[in-house]
Amino acid sequence: MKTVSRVFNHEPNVRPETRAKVEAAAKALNYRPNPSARSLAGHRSYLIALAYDNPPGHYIMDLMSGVVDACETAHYSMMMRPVDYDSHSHVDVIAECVGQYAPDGILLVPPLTDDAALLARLAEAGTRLAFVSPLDAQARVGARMDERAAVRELMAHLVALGHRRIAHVKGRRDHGATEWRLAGYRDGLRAAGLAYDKSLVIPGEFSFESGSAALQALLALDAPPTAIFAANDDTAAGVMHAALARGLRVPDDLSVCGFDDQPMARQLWPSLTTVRQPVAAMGRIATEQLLLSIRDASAGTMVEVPYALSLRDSTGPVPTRAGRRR
Amino acid sequence: MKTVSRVFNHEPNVRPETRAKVEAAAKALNYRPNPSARSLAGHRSYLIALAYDNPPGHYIMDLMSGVVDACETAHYSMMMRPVDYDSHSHVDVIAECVGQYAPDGILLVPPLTDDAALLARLAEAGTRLAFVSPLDAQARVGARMDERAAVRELMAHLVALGHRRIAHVKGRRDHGATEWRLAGYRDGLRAAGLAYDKSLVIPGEFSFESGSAALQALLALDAPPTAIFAANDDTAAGVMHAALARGLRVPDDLSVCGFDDQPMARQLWPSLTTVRQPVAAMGRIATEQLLLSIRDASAGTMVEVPYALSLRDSTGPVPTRAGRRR
DNA sequence: CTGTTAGCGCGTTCAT
DNA sequence: ATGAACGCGCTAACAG
Repeated sequence: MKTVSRVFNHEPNVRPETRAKVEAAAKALNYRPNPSARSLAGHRSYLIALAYDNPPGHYIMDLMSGVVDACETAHYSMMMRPVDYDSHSHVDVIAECVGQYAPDGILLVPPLTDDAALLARLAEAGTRLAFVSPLDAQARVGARMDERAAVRELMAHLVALGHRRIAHVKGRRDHGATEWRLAGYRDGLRAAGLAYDKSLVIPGEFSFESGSAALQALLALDAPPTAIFAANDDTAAGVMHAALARGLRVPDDLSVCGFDDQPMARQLWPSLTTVRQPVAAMGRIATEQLLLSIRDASAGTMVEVPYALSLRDSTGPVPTRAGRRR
Repeated sequence: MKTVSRVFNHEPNVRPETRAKVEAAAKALNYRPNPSARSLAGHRSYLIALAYDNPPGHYIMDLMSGVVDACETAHYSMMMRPVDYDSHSHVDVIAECVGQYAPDGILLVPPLTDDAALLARLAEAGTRLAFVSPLDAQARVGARMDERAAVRELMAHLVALGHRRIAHVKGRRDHGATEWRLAGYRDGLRAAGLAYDKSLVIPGEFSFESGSAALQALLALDAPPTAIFAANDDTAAGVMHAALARGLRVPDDLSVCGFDDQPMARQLWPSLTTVRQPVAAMGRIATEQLLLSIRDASAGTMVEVPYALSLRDSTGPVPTRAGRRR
């Protein structure tokens, strides 16, 4: 009997005893459905692609482990599709991937989530999409976090420590994260009754190097900041490294904080105050929603995950003039 | 005509003009072979699995990017198979993966490379294997590096700086890396005419935490070391963090070095002296060799890749007694 | 609720 | 050197 197909696909309309009989036989024969045959006959690939831009470092590792988790329980497999966003080849690369492997869904990570050309190309291919932290509020399937509110809280922490001159090193252009974190920074200033001083806002790249460079620029100011909120942990690491190299003490002379809470944040010295983003959970959740929307195009939602502040040793009370060294 | 098959498989015995005709037609029709159908009819999956134990952090990211590279040019796809080595479920998990997806090959990463039970199970399944940094010198296909020689050189660097009491924080049990790095450490001592003092050799786990713990133990010694070689960068980060937290200056009071040259190594303060291991290249090369051995069981070799020392700021001259603080 | 029938798109014979 | 027929293991659509 080929009712086995129904059993393995968890379809309804199978008498429990029949189902049990099939399952027993399957176990006895050590039967395992052949993925290729399933795909071929079912016009589905049981494959989802994780498309991302190279740089992000540990972020992708964490995200991936969540995606793998979700795929596994759904008997899907995952393929990695790294692309170079800056080379502008990424649209073709991803389209090629779709053409060749026909994944049932694609999980997009910033900044790919908001690339109009890419989205247009993918829309015409008809592949289901899910988004991690998309800038576009329209994105219907995926996972996000209220980064703006998180930064607002982080800023309140700095203000409570007495800081009044707080700088911000921004993230890369075209990332939603860059906008939200900047917005949270401005919210934080406003809530504390502080003016927005654009000389305290330095462009950045989400990179260690841009953090170091930003610190040099900030120290050259007539009135340097006493605290710096860097747009992510890598940038914060660059800021701290440069500060320590110039003989400043953190947090005695300068407070520094980041965003992401990568493992590195605990390991820096001093350990970094940052915002914990549950990246693995976001990968898992976004994938689950993607799988739902694959089964039923109208299913799947954008799930908001909670953040948490990780207050560590890189932030402290504002230095008094007397206590300042060098 | 179904000679197209021959063309797409790069088989011989096709007249050049026929081949050209087929290729032209394929391009015109935007024809792309269907991977599922290929797999089903050809009894191959065109899939290779990357099996690894969770902890390794950035290492797997780098390795993966090399593996993806190699797979892509060979029109293979890669699947990630993370396992929990300590839970002892890993053999079943990997066997399950083989049963379900029948990958044409599996790339093993330490410590899976040397797990006898796993290798036995995989051997009976008949899947082709490739190894990254296997302990077993018999492993015939994959990529490795002369870690022992690398550490020997690193030790020579410390000795040249005047260090005589050099400690070592070991890696996890069952890792080839742990043995080689220890052997290199002993080689280095021997070359400098220094005695092996087992109180200076502390167990570790390749983790930040084990590095911190090791530092505490070493400082409790009557004659603490002036330099510490940690078995990897994570461990070294833990050592440095704990040292700085205790008020020691690196490298003025204590020199520290690691192994791997992960991106983090540049970003620590002070930046970390370490051994550069070309992980991405190893992933690519091991995959290439695996693919060769899939086509022809007798093909594929173990390729040795070169190392390089990254001498940075965490190592310096041995402190004079007078210069020592606290 | 369950069995039957026909392909899915390609590799693999075997003729030609 | 090339074409025709068959079948890989499964799902889909229907018939019972």
